[in-house]
Amino acid sequence: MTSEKEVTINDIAAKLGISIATVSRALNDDTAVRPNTKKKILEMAESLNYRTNNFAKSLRVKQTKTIGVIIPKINSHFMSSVISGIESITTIEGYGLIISQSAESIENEIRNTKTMFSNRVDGLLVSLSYETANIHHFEPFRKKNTPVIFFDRTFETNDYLNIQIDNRKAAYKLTEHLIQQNCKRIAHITGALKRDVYNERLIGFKAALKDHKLKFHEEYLFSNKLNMDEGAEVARKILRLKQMPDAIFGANDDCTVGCLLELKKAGVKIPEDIAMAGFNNDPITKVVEPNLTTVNYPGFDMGVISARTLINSIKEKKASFQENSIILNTELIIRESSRKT
Amino acid sequence: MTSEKEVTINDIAAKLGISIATVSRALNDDTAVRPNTKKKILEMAESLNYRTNNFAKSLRVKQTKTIGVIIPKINSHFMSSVISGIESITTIEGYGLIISQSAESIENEIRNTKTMFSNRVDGLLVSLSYETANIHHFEPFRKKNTPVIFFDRTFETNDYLNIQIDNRKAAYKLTEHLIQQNCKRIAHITGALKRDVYNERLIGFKAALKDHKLKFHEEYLFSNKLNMDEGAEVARKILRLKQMPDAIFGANDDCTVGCLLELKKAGVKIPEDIAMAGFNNDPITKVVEPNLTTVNYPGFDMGVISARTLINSIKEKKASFQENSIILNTELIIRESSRKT
DNA sequence: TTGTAGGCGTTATCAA
DNA sequence: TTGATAACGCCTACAA
Repeated sequence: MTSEKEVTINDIAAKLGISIATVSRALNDDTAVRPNTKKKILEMAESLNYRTNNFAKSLRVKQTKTIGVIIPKINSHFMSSVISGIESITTIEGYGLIISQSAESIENEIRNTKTMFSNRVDGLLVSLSYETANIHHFEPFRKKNTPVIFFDRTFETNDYLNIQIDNRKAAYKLTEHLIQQNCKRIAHITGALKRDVYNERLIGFKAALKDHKLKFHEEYLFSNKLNMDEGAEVARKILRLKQMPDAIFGANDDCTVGCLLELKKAGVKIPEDIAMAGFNNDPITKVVEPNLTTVNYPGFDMGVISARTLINSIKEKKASFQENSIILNTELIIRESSRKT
Repeated sequence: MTSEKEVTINDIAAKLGISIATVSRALNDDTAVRPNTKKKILEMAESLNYRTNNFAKSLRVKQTKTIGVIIPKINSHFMSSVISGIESITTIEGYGLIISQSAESIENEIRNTKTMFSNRVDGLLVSLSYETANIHHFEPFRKKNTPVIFFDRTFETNDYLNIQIDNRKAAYKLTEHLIQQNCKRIAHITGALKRDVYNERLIGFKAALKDHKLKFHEEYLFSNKLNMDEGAEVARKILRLKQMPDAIFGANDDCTVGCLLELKKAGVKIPEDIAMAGFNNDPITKVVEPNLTTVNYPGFDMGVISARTLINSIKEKKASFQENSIILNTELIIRESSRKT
């Protein structure tokens, strides 16, 4: 079986006995074409089932109408919400989306970056991997004046735009809430400190302790991949401590829930013995018992804003932004896991 | 700031004083070019920071090296696992991915289909929306000999390949398990029956009842969007029944968990009063108390297999498949929510 | 083993 | 308002 012959503007022009130039203009809604002619052309295109060839077009206009997205992994609630938000905008604006996962590895991230570069995406949306320690691999984009935006997992830089939440403030408020519940020995589970998100949360956490004259205990700080299993592992470590903390603030919900379940299994009462709080407001927080106190992180909105900002930048043909970073609002959500009073 | 001049094979050819044909061949690893020449060309390309222009290439070879994916919504655990699986293969094989969401609407699905068509994807991976009642909108692909594969939410057809699980069997086994727990009045929560997945589960459910001489009660069948809120709604309906069921089998985990939590809130004991079971094996099933009995649905594997099969078909340049459908294995996972004995 | 040249489908410049 | 034509960057007969 052979495929159907592809219909081009040449076919339309031939059938109508006019030039391809006019056809092209009509198809692009150029004003300089008589309404009557345009109508005929559009009808013919329709009846011939014509589809514009984006490659020929891209070749000419040097725009690909696609946006690249590089993220650590797609299958977390937060990340898939972001993607969903991004997609909701790109679809409307007529942009395609090329998505790739770094799986938290710098090599993958670099490889993905190269692929995006060869594919000549019009812009790039990136959430950095755990391992990423510098951002040299985005230089080619900057040199070509292609806008790059970091979201969530950002990087301290003046060359690209960062879209994030105020992690420090959110962590501060959350910690303060725990302190107000009379907790004195608060543990923290964190992720890769190379990443601002986690580092800032740690800073906010420490600041709240200090401001309330509480000591930061090194043995109450745990660092891991922030998944459920490692959360359970932290629980086992905590159970072995001579003195257990009376509160735990985990840098994401998955890990915190994993920890919570394991503690419960060992007979620890939440929140009476240990108050707990996570971060993200994943659906899981409303399923676990007790429901988990957390910070609402607006993933979908972040996707929407990232995509919209990037597309604006593409349209204005400049890779630089007025702002250096955009901060989204978060909200502390207090649930039973931390309510002692 | 203006962007750097783009380097092409012409530049390489000029610098080396050879023809672009040779350069092109070297870049494509053609055997008919002297090793020495090839080496020089590759080095020059490297030092010039050359990137092949995929649009010029696509224009010539009529392959885009991109795969389209149309799904209802990305932000469910199952779907993001599938995407993750797809991406893991496409990246290796050098294909880009264009993802779009139908949001369960047929208009969106059709619009997305058209976009994919204009973008001339080399192949299409589709999970149908709730509303989709026919698949005429994929005809253009078939006519152009572009392979289309339906996964999960499939459609009874001979024209395209279906990749799915044996929903009927899985539902049958699950129902049988509930019956073995001595449940006599089993309710079922289902989704859009236009979709094979849900219809087949219902059929399997009914078959198990019949084979065990249990009656199917119309008032024990609930149909909704299968999210948590609607699950809670079902719970409220059930609480109002003169005689409550003694087991509930929900067609997905989200909805079943929503229902379970609401029943618990009303004082219903799970599994003593009502045994419960879901479908998918989302992480949430291991968080809810009691842990939810479910069917393991291998989303990542399904993504991997779908992508691999599609790419093979693309490589063989034929849109037809030997097989009409591929069935993946599932596994019944029994947890406390249904263990009465 | 290498080179010449035509063409893929568009857009854009210039002229009519 | 329309038309002729030259790119855009690449691949691939065909010729050398």
